[in-house]
Amino acid sequence: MSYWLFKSEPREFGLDHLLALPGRVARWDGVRNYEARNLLRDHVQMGDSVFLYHSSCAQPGIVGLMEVVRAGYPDPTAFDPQSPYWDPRSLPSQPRWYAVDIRLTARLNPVLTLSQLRQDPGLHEFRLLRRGNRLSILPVTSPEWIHLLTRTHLHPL
DNA sequence: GCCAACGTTGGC
DNA sequence: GCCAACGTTGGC
Repeated sequence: MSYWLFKSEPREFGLDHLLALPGRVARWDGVRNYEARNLLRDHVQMGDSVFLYHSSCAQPGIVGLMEVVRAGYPDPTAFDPQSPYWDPRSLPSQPRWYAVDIRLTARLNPVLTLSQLRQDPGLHEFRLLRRGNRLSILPVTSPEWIHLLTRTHLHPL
């Protein structure tokens, strides 16, 4: 069992969108970065736990808890000319990009803000907080995960 | 393979 | 909107 943090921009797709979906299940697609792709394709497994992080918004931070319900498979949006994530270089016979399916299992109230994370001495090595970090699929170590859980107020859905 | 130009991310 | 950081592209 591994731990992850997935970033999203709430104006595009975030907690509110997930809450409105049947079963709160969604495909996590549109990831177009090779390091993140490798994690989705090779390492994110069914049953893994994931923090949902909102970026590029008024209050960046961890807002939800998700579980992986389907491991990596070729990202269908890459094959779809109508999709903003279309990539003609990705062929069904040789897929370039991958997606997973997730389910939102709890929300955080209050949100665990980026500012709080930065002030937490237990998280100095946390990759999310490294300068210039841009990876949208981030591994979280087991000690980091346990530490983060002690800082959250989870509300199961 | 190098590396400059360019595009994107994301906090502020 | 600004801008630092970093990934990607493409000429050579």
